Amino acid sequence: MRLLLIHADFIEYEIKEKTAIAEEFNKKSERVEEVLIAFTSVEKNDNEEVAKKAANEIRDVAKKVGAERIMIYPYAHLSSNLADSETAINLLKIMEAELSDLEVHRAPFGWYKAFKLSCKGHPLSELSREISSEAELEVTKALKDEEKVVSYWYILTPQKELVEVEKFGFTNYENLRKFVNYEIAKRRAVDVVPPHVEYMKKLEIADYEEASDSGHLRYYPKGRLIKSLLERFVTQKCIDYGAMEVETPIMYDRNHPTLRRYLERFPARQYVLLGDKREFFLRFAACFGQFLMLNSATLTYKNLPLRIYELTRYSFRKEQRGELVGLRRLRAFTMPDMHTIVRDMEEAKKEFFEQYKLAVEVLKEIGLNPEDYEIAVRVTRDFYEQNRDFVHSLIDILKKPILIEMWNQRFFYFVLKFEFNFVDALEKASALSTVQIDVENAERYGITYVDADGSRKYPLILHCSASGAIERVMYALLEKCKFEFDKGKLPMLPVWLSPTQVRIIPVSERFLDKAVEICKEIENYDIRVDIDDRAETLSKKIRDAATEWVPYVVVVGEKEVESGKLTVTIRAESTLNKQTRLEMSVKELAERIKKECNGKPTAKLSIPKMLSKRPSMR
RNA sequence: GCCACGGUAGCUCAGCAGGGAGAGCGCUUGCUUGGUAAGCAAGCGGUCGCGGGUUCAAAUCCCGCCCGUGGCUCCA
Repeated sequence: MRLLLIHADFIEYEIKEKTAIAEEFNKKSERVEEVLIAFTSVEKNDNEEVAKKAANEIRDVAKKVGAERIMIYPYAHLSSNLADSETAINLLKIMEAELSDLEVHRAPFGWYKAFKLSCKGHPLSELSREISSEAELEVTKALKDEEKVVSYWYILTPQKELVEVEKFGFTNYENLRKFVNYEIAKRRAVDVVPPHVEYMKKLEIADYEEASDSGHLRYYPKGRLIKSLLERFVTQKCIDYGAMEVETPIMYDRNHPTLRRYLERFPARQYVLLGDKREFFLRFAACFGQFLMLNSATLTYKNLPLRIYELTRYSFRKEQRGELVGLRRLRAFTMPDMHTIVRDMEEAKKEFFEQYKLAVEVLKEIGLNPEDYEIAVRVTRDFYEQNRDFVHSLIDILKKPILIEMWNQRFFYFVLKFEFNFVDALEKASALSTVQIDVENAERYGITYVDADGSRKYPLILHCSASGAIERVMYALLEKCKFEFDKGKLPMLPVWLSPTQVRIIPVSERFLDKAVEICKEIENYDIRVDIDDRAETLSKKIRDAATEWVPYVVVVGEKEVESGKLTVTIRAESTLNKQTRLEMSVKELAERIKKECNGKPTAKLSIPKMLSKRPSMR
């Protein structure tokens, strides 16, 4: 809020014309003598607290200059960041009420007014003030601190040399060059719709939902199926790694003493909602719930390392509008989030290394190989210098160059983190898997363990998302399909994620019974099969199976009935010009698919098996 | 949040120097019962994103808002 205060012999105004946002007012004009006039602009983010502070400020000045009357005069021209009219009127009224111990007048809001005033001209007769809330001041400070953080960029080469990024030759590392360019130069120049957005709609995976807020999608049956499989897979991998799965609330008290400081540091990215008496924010990660849970737990050194895991459906971040896109960046997303409590830095490093390997494995099994992403390590200079060999040893896991971002001071809660970044067709980078070593939150949340000598100590905490957000994994898989397509391959999802794994197409209605019979046989292997029983031509049905990216297409007719074998079109081995077809038995086909999906979760098809019964969802 | 561009049938889009709301696909019905990427015909289908304004007349021009995409910014 901005105030311009003028101590005047008198002010006199006359109402001229109404604007669209005018408040009701019946006086035509007003004149007040011996008055302190407060020209006021109510700005965005102003609240009751600000209005009260402003009132106090006005009272103080009035006392100093010896004015007994106040005129609050709405004046939009002091700011270019105005609040909406409703808020403005409301806060002006609050100011008026707060000053009711004095004689207070208020000029109407939203009218064109002519005014005359006579300024007294003494040294205190003209003052200006800027009022903001406590939280806002802290926020501003946090943002300024963040600006001060300077990044130093290096490449850690496969030979474990740390090279300044400008001196690294990116020959043979084209994708890394794109990633580094995105990270540092932040320059991209493309004007294409992201390929995955088109795919997500076409394949009936997900779509925008206009009735919700931006960044909240609807997931169609096929999308939910894919998402569910990924969720279950990552969850199982984390449990196998040794994590205990938990569930925590999605909203928390904004004024909870522990949470508050954190929010002030990373402001205005949360959804805020009103409970009966308290204000809540929607979680933007699982950290809150898990840390509060660990705060109550009794931990000893014998329990460590201790891992807890939650799949958050959802985490919420109110990202800026212009940043939202398809499945890449959302305001509601599903995050596998594992936290590991460790005794000391040695144990932290050991876990960090193991979880790095876990992330590589999880992505690989999902269908994203090391050549599909680029590695970034972000570290404080102190940590790097004290743990140089350890940081360099990360090269041994994937043997490809790593982008290193180094800070001279620690601003974030971690001293070391890595991310695997996917670079898409538009050369934009997005983080998938990440692990961080947190040196700050154990203390903040009061998480302690009893050590062997009986003393209470603060542990270190690792944050790990083994795959990154599930939606973002789907984005990366779809973008990868676009790359494959550009290379002349037919795009497809990994077989374990394909909603339909096998499609059976009877040559004519006469073979429908046979198709149903084969369908049941294959289903016994826990494979998702459907039947195109529509009254369409064979060619049409083949084409539709292809546009749905069905990995195995089986045509059933006279020939198959006689031979007892299936003719299977294999998408992974076909191109647009030449299809690969193999003769195989039901058992051979089923075993081939089971082998491809080994170790992955399975699910039944949730949409009608008969295509004639299946609705189009968009 | 800022700047640019876009929003017309279920989908993809044409129409937009103001005056009849269209095509292809899909869907329904009928014919066709087929051997590896779109068989034929007819029919159904629209608050032209939402609200306001200009005009005798607005999908078309103007203003505001919502949604999407790109860029900026951001990314705990």
